[in-house]
Amino acid sequence: MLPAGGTARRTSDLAEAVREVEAAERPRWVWADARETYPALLRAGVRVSRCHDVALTEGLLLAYEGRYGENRSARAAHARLHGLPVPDEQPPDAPGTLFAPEPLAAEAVAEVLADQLRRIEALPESGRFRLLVAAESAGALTAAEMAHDGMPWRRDVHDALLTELLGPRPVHGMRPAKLQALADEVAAAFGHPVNPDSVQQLVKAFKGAGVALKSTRSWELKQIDHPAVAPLLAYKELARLFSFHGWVWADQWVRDGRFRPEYVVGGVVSGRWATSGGGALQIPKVMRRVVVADDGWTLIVADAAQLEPRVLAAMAGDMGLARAAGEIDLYSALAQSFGGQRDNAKIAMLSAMYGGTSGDAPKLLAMMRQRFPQAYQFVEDAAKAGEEGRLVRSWLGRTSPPPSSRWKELVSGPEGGRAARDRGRFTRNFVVQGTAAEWALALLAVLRGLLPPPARLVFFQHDEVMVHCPIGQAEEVMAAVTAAAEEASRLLFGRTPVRFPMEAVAVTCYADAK
DNA sequence: ATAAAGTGCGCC
DNA sequence: AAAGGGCGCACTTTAT
Repeated sequence: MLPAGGTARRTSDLAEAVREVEAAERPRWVWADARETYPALLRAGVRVSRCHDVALTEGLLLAYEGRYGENRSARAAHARLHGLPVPDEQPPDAPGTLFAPEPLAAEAVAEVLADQLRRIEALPESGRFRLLVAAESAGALTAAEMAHDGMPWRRDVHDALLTELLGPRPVHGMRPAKLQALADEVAAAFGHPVNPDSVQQLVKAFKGAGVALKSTRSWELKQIDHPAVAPLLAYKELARLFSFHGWVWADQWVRDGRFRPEYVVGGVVSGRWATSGGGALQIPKVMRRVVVADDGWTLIVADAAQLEPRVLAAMAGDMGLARAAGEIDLYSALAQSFGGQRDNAKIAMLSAMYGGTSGDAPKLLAMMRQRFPQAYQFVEDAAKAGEEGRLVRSWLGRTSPPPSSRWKELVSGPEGGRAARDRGRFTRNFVVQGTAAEWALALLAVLRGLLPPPARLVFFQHDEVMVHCPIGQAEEVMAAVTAAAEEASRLLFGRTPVRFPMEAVAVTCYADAK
């Protein structure tokens, strides 16, 4: 670990040394991997403002170079630099210290850093890529801090909610009373025992009752007239709550009134974050009432409205769409271009960004092509690149994986058209989702820097942020959110008519945010 | 017995 | 009505 441009240090009390250097110089710390370095510093009460994460940067560079998925650790990068055998990927928390490798020497990290900076400078859009690297690295800091601080989570409220919906906590291995009652109802409706968790048994039972099903997806069940359907749908909903976010989950993930998920920065190919535990990005909305600010504190909740179509408007330089994206409700502004229907405008935009073809999509896409030719062409080009096996990049340069050898085989076979279209839909969406993720990352980085202590970022979900702060800081934090959104827009797109509205609200409970 | 695949559904 | 992008996770079923 070393400050960029500084000299290497060795110290027995790393945390104390970092604290001193941070206070005196505020350097951009160069870390082989923030996931390995930062949590321990946080536990020691040390925070830093900036870093360059070598591993995340290596991942971005490798992808840009068409080598997505290769080992991106600093150790692997160093080995490649010297033509040495590249080590296997180490799991982030590889158990067993017996064979744990020595940390990479500071000199080696510095070598990799210098190489990365050279590779970045050589890129055609090096300025954008530098921004991407800075934002991704700031994300690594934020993710570690959010895991450390945790989101307020009231176990008593959680328990009350579960008890209300499911019945009291059952003994291990049993279904809660209300869940069991629903399972019994399903069985009674069929006249024989059926495991409602078994697709196979359900399809068979419905077949016996004269109902042919292709699947047991709830939308398909809803179209069926059979007494088992209602209790089954209720069962599915509650069973998910019980197993995903029930008491066992809380035992594992909630401590000291805080939910501490493990975020994986850049864990999604598009640059979105993933989680490696705790399911923080899939918390059911009904659970939001469990997230309550501490006494005397408040939650500032903000999400970017219609982020993806705005990003498309800005990227494509489509002035017509950009004008609509200058309004708070983009879809309403677009409605008149789509026969006066807001819903039609929304379907048109989503179909363009996702590659939708069903229902009214073809008709609405034709209208979009006519009204917003540049935006239309932008996503069409991305889709075409994907179908032809080429790489696509987000605005700042995050790059899609190259086609697999399996895909290349498929494409030249009888089902080739299908495989090509599938990849086209992926790359079409990649450029939009990836750039939206970059905007959100930039917002997060700026906001993190603007927050007055002791305000803390406690949640981030694609285009939504939550800050936990003393009530007295609410106004300042809400202003910081607005400022951060403006700065993120300026950093990515410079001067653009496109607005990126990010309205923050102060609430005691997350459930009251919308 | 354990691992991998398939299914379904929560979030954006 | 229900299909178009990205995930993670629990459950069952199938493969090893």
